[in-house]
Amino acid sequence: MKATVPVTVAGLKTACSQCNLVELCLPFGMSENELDRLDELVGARRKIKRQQNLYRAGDPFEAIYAIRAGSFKTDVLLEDGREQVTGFQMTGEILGLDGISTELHSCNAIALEDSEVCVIAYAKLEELSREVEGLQHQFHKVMSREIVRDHGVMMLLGSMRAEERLAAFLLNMSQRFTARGFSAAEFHLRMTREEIGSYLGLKLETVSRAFSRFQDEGFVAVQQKHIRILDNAGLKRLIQHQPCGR
Amino acid sequence: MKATVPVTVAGLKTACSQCNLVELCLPFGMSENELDRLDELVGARRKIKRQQNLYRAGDPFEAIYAIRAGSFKTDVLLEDGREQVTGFQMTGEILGLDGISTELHSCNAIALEDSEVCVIAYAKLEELSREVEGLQHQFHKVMSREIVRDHGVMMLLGSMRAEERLAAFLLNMSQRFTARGFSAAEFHLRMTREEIGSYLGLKLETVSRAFSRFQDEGFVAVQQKHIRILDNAGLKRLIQHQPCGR
DNA sequence: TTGTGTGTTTGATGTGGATCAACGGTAGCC
DNA sequence: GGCTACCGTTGATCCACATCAAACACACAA
Repeated sequence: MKATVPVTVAGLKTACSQCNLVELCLPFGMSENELDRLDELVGARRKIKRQQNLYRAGDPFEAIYAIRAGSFKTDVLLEDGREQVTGFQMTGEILGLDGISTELHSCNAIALEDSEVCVIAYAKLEELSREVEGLQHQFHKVMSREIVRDHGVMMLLGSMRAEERLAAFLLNMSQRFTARGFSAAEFHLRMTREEIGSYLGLKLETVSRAFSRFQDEGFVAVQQKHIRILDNAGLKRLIQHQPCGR
Repeated sequence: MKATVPVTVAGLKTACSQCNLVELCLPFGMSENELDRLDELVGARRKIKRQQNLYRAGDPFEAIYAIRAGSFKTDVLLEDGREQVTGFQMTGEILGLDGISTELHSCNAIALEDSEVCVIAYAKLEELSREVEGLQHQFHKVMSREIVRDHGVMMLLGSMRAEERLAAFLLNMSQRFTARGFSAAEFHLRMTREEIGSYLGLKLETVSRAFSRFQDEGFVAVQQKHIRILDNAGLKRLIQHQPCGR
């Protein structure tokens, strides 16, 4: 079927209740009892090597995926080859929600590094969330959060200038690394300048120049993919009070 | 509380089962029996005058809304006043999904004309969708469809040129009017050039010029807000094979 | 009717970011 | 450990769209 690494039928029956990602993932806020029921839901794990697809646009939709390790990008391709990266996903985040509407995936999900996901059969998820109120509620929140995030990206793309977009991107990454217990000030980007550019509606040269400019201004120290934020407040200031572009 | 027209406690107990918008709205694809149960869900209708808010960013989230008549825009505001229109909604479409994630609305919903919505209490919706499988499934599809739509807008904003964006916008409007039984070729836009521009990440002058250019090329006949599409295929061609901008 | 305000069109000019090009760094791979 | 893609940086130039400006169309109210 697919040239990806086969499913690992995880022997561990305690998928979620023992996972250290609970407070970032679908089970967030659920009670002990509810959590136990969740374990029946997560059937298997799947490893995805760097650059491989978790799913492709057009694939039949059967499951959503919780990222257990690693990170991904999602993108949409136009017939003429243009790529729009629609998001970067980190541990605990959910992939595949786009597939529910037509029962076909509408975008590609590609691993940015060797990664692992928990496979959540969608039919089972609907079934269980009819019984487990906390699961239903959390699942709805996850979908809604994705919609709100998308609106933020529209704001970026439609109303912000190149440097504002990159500043917003860096602050967002920093905040998500923090939530995962990593340093807010120092992190490693897994995506290329081109992928950042595609996400932000910019060319890679523009991204690179903006990084250089931030470095000159003392906002960040950049060494390839390694980022150190030196002036968080300065970046925040950049986003507002700009004379604006379009 | 709010300076909007008060809730009309609709005497009609048959909200959805008799509504002619079923196949465009939340109840789509539900069985007769399921539909009857839906009627308990839609408690009231609310009229919103042109330019008034259905809800504002920051308002507590209690309900989602199905548009019964009229149309809306949703937007996000930056502190410095910049506006990003995140969508235009027509009859049968659902508003308010952004509020589920934080229990506060994250955008503004404003009527583009005098409109009416069905108020769907969210707590009741969750309750009922635990019992009515078809409702649960449809609701998830509606949310997922919104996510897919948002990805399409990102594609527009991030990867397409001004004229491609407007062409895609017009084709999208045409298709949605068709689904509502109106002419695919001739329709009336309820939003201003500035609102279209904000949605498409363009200035109103650029939108106006693109309209003029489309008219010169014979793709459409434009008279203010009244649009007649003369060459659907031509517009479609515009979207692909473009040398591209950014 | 005329006035007033809001929305639209069109022209002239400016500029942010794209494009083209060349070089430098680094990491994956034999 | 050295070769070779790929990735990132920087400079020069270009162009699509923004900005500024002015006139025009239409809606509504007095």
